[in-house]
Amino acid sequence: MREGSIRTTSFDVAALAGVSQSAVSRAFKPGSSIAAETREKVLDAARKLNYVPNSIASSLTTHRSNIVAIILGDLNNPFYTHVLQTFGRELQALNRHMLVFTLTEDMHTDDAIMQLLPYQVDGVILTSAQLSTRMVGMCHDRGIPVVLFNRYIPNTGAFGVRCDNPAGGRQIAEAFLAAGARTFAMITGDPKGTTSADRATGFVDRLLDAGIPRSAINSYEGGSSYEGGVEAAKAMMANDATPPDAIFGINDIMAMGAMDVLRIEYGLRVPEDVMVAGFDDIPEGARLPYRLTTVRQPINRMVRATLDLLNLENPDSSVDIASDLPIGGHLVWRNTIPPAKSE
Amino acid sequence: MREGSIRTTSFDVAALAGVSQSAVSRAFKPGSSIAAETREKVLDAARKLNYVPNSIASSLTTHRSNIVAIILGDLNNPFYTHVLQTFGRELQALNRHMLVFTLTEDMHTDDAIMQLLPYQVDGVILTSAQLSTRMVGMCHDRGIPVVLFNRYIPNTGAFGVRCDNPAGGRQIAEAFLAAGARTFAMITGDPKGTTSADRATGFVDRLLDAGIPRSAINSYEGGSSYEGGVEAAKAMMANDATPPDAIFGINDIMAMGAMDVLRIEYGLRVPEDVMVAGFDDIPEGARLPYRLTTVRQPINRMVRATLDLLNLENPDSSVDIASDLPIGGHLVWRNTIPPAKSE
DNA sequence: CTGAAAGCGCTTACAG
DNA sequence: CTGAAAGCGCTTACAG
Repeated sequence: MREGSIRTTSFDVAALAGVSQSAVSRAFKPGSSIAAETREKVLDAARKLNYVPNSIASSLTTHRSNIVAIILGDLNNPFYTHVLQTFGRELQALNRHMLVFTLTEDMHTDDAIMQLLPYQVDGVILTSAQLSTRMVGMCHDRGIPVVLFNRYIPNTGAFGVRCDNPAGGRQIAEAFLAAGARTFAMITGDPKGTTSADRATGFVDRLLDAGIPRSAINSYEGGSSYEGGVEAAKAMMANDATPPDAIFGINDIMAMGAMDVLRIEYGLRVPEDVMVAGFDDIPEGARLPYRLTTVRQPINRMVRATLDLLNLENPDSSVDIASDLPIGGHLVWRNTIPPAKSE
Repeated sequence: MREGSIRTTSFDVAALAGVSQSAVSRAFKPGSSIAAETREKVLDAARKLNYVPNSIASSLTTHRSNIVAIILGDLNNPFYTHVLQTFGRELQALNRHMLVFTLTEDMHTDDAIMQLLPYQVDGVILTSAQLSTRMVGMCHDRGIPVVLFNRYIPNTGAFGVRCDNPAGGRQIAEAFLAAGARTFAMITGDPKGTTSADRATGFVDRLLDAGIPRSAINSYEGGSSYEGGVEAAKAMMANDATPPDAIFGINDIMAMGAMDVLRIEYGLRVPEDVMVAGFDDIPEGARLPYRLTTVRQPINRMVRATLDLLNLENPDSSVDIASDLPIGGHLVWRNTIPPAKSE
């Protein structure tokens, strides 16, 4: 049985401090016109009463909640755990808070948006695909900016922050070619998203440019998870007993899954028997058993670009469109591609 | 430049539907006394206007936000990613939302609580330690239940949901003993929390009971992370060139870090040269390279117990204290401890 | 700089 | 079942 807690309001504080309720409100708002002395009196009284302003009430008048919604599609990929952590830190610094939605089988992006609309959030960050134009409209009508993270959806009118995925794919292709690879496999991620497709396109285009025949490039779906990477590698080996020279995991976690099966179940050595590369540069891929060569996604810059586009501080001003441009990633050389062959 | 979005309120819907504003409010509240026909009219009008009730406004009157705060101490341990995912799913089912705080260097639990107090959350879930009694008081005064997850703090008056950690530690000790181990190392986690200490205590007690001398049990701090596990294993090897018979990682992620160094840098085989066990049963520990023997934390049951103690549905009723009892975990046999020796 | 008062968008007794 | 009205706890012109 919880006792009926008596709520302390700004009126109680005003009474104790001997000022008006307006003064209490002003005391808690930085930059408002109030005498330093009055503010002190109020703050003292508030301290004595353990008073904390009710942001629900203030949101109602200001139409700002200081809450940003973040919709997470896939926590099975540690990349997004790092993303969440980074957003948490940066939002913290801006004095904003995160309302987090983790998508499940029966809840899609649109449902999540419908659920967050009532909360009058100041913005929404989307790390999952499949957003409908209608939902972008719902947000837009309410003045809620939405920005996609690590993806974009053409013609939705929502910003899409991402790194230069095609360029990254090309860099991996070049590294493989330089190391002498001539046959290839790709393990692809979410077929509905732009990210996997863009990386694959860059990769394949560069290979074709180098004169590699299309028939020397196979592709397997890995569903963006470790387990998917495992299954894709098995499918690949079932398909053809001799592995390709090089495997491009469209993200690190799938590359890691593939490496594990290839080494443990098929006794293959990386990179001696088969080269591997990933994409993202998650810390997990840098660990001892993997030392994965990959393309680093500039998470910090991507997060900051996202926040810029959300334009939290000054919602009525226009936004710097340049933040919507792809950000360059760069190749991180580790041990899963041998150094270039000088022939 | 975002256009000044015109807010649609219940009054607009009422006007269109030709009913009172109260009727609109009732139409959206399940179980309220309203004619089915009236509700339909309202819902139709709402649909036409893309109206969604403003929960900020309703929270102000009802004093319920339907938001639960969850404070995450350590996303470097994947266990907590899984915990977050589980809470997300269960809270979803209860139509509640999560305000997530990720703790950083310069933000501690108490700061996070101070930040969430203004939001009138319906409850707070804490997966980090170091909560002050004063903060529990602040929450209590406001009628906000707080429950600790995977830890407890004696005498704070906050519930602490956890699995039976001492029993888990004992089970690991028994498995090691049965497999013939006679010298031991522990890699411990957060020294300020109860969880690591409880597991260690159960482990050591069981060993001592079996006549193992205290001098045969060494302990290394691993800071609850993969990297910490790596460092602890290195420290162990530096300390004594011959490894112990068995290593107990107080959690899986540290055990995984230790396994990786031991095998890759020291060429040791697991379990032939050194046995290893963890605690938590994170999916990552079940992967091919590890196949880690561990104690499963019953996350689903722990999450449900937490939600029970939060008592979201009926905040004025009393809570089932039994949910505060430790929940049994069980040993998951995999490949890092050989089967019992029959001598 | 300060206070009285209207208003933010709902919910919920109250009366009918 | 329905509507008019007070109230939730703030913010912010407005007047002084």
